[in-house]
Amino acid sequence: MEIVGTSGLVRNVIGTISRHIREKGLMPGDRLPSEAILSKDLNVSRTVVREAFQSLAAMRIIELATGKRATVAQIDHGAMSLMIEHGVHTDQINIQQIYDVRRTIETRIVTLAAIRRSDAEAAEILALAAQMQASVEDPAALMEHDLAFHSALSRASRNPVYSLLIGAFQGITRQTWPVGWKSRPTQASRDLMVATHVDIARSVAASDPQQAMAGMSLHFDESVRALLTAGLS
Amino acid sequence: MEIVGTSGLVRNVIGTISRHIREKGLMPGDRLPSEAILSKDLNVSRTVVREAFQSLAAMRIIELATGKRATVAQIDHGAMSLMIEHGVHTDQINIQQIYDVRRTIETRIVTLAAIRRSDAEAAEILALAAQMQASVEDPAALMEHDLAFHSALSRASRNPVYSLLIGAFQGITRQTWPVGWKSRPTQASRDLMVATHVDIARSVAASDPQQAMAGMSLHFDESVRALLTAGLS
DNA sequence: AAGTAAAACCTGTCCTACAGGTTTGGGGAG
DNA sequence: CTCCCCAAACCTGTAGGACAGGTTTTACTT
Repeated sequence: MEIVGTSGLVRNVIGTISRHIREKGLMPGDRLPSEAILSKDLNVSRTVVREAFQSLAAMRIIELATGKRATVAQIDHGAMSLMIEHGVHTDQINIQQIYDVRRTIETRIVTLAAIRRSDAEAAEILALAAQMQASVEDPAALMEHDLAFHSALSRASRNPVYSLLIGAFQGITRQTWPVGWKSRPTQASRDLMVATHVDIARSVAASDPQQAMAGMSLHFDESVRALLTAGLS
Repeated sequence: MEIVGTSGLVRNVIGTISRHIREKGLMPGDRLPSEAILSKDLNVSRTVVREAFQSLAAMRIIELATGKRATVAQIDHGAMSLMIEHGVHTDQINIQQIYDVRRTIETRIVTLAAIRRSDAEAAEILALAAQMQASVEDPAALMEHDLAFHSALSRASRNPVYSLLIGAFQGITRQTWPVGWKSRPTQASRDLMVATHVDIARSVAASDPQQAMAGMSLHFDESVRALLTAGLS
């Protein structure tokens, strides 16, 4: 397994622990050896083991809690979100690029969701679109429902990698969403944005992948235009 | 710089340092305060600062080196690669799901690459396809050229997020590639696989996005079929 | 056999120490 | 006055000890 970014001993220990998880076939929730035991087995100080543990916890590969032993973690987009935000804040990634990626994967997501969604998921997606309509006057609430809408779609796609990626973009989206909203100043443009979401929800509920994808394309056409209008490079 | 609370110290310090980078507008290469200074300013021990630094380094948000101060890092797929591998090894993600995502983004990448590639990039991509042809008898070399080929395409797309994602899948691809190769036992099937790459390279070099995308679709149709044949769920 | 209290174990945080590696500033040579 | 080199100051990597809580296991009591 490839090792990331720390130096010397800590790097090695991170690798050893990762390998340990893989070779022992540990599953999420399973407990890892204690810091003291690892420190003894690997002939390094507890300091080094702790720094390795913290690194793995930062990547959400393990989970730490006081008094308890470290456990194998479930995948989580938290770390990815931070990484993307860092890329944007340091001008290595711009918002247009994020939107191109989102458009690409979300048109696929909505196609899969229309095919695979359960009835419960269809209901949830419809409900979230309705909530967006209801909160068109409250940008903060609208944004949260918007994010939840796209997140629910990704779950309905039944591919956790899509959920992971959508989650990873959520952090930076939350920071730029208001910009897009401000560039939709008229009631008509705002209603259109919400209506587009309702259309997508209906298409997914109707199990019509074609139309769902078309709706999502429209949504992104409109969003990207809004961002360009706002001058967001 | 503010003083942090009394619980979850490391988490808080990670947040504070991230915020510091953002608010000061630090760019890759810029130096962060020393551990001693941070420890003093935030009223925590150096231990805590170090664990926070290691966490940020694991996510490739900062870079550490002995004797030198920590610096802001360039985005890098190392951490993402580890996270994806972890998801696969713990049965939270399967290979088919990875391939669906790769297909989705790589068909977009190849379209952009055909439009945006520089002449140098076109030459590099053609060269890598040629190298694949030349090493059709040497699986290890072939795999590396294959990975480099897709990586070069992502760079030619001029969207660093695509490069990041392709890089993130590289680790797990490296581990499963041999499975796909074994399920192409005949000379004809192997030649076809390599020929597909050459076709894609030519289409990109010819600035023909349509055909490049078609070629990439074909490539993934064939790859997914190969994996299914091998029984990889 | 079940419940409970103590013991053993474990993590979070702080501190000190020291071996190297790096940056800086000052002094000397030209 | 400028440039180079070296020593001092600074910085990180690793080890080890200490102790306050939180958690799990053990063993005893009922």
